[in-house]
Amino acid sequence: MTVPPREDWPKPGPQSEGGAVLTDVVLSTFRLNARLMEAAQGLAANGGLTAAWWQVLGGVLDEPRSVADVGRIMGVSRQGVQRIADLLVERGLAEYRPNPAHRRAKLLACTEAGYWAIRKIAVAQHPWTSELATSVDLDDLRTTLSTLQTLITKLEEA
Amino acid sequence: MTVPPREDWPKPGPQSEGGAVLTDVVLSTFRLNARLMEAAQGLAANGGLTAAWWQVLGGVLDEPRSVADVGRIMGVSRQGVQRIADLLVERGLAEYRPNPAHRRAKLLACTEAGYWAIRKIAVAQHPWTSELATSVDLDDLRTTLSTLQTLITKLEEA
DNA sequence: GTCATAACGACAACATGTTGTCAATAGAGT
DNA sequence: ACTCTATTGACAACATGTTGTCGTTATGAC
Repeated sequence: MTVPPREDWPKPGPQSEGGAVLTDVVLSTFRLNARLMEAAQGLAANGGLTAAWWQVLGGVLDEPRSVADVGRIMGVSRQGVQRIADLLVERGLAEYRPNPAHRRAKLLACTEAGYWAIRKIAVAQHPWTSELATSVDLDDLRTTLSTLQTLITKLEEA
Repeated sequence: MTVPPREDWPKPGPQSEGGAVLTDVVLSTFRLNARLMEAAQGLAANGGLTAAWWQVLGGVLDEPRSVADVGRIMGVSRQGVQRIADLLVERGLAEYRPNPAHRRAKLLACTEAGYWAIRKIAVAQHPWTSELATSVDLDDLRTTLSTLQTLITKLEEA
C-alpha cells in the first residue's frame, strides 16, 4: 500500500453536533447489543435453547414457514437458518412438514416441545425485562424506541 | 424432553408497561446493530479494512497495546483479537513491538499505512454520520444516548 | 405446452468469534 | 530465593453466520 507523506493526507471534515452525538449512539448500540446478546443467551438457556435457536424458533411460532421465509424475516441468510433449523428438528423442538406449495421447500413448524421451551423462556424473560425497565424513565424509553426506529428506517430505505 | 399437558404450562407473568416498551427497544437494538454493522463494513472498505479490522486497529490508535489489552477494551476474547492482529501485521497495517514489561506479550502498534487507512475511513464516516443525524431531533438523540448508556451500565454492573 | 427465470435446499469454503487447554512469563507473598 | 497465582500467547475445537455453486422445483411469458 502506498502511503503519501502526512502533510498530504486528506482531513476529515468537521463533525456536526448531531453527528458527534450519533457517533456515541452508534458505539453504545454496539455495546448494548453485546450485553443484550449475553442476556439472551442466559434467558434462552431456561428453555434449553441458545439465542440463535430461540430466534429461529420464534420465527415459526405463529405459523409454519419455509427456511427461506424465516431467513428473510430475520434478515439473515437462509443457509444460516437452515443449519439451526436442522438442529431444532434433530432435538425435537421443531419439525418439517410437507409444503403443499413447494415439494422441496418443507415447512418448519414448532412442536409441542418447542412451544414448551419458548414458554419457559417467556416466564423468565418477563421479570427480567420489567426489572431492567425500572432503571429508566418510561418517556425516555419511548423516545429512545422512536429514535432507534427512525434510524433503522433511514438505514433500511437506502 | 418431557412436556406436560398444555393446561399445566406455567404462564408468564403480566409484562409491565415499561417492560413492554423495553422489549421493543431490545428488538430495535438488535436490528439497528445489524444495519450499523453493514454500514461499518461499507465505511471500513474505504480504507481497505473490514469492520473487525477497523475495530482492532482503532484500539491501538492512541498508543500501542498488548493483544489482551485490546480484547479487554473491546469486550471480546483475546484470541479473537489475536487472529485479526496477525492479519493486520501480515498486511503492514500494524506491527508488533517488543514489550519492555513482558517478553511474550508483544505490543500491537498502528503503522503509517494503518493510520492512512483509518484516516481515509474517517473522511467517509463523518459525512455519513452527519447526514444520518439530520433525520432525528438532537435532543431526542441525546435522550437516546443517555438511555442506552443507562441500560448498558445496569447490564454491566451485574 | 415450452422455455426462461427465479426461488429453494444441499453442500462446500470461508470469516468471525468463542471456549478450553497448555506452557511460558510476571508478579506477589512468604 | 522460592512458590503460588494470574496473565499471556499458541493451538485446537467448535458455534454462528456469510458467500458461492449446483441441481431441483415453481412460476410466468410466449
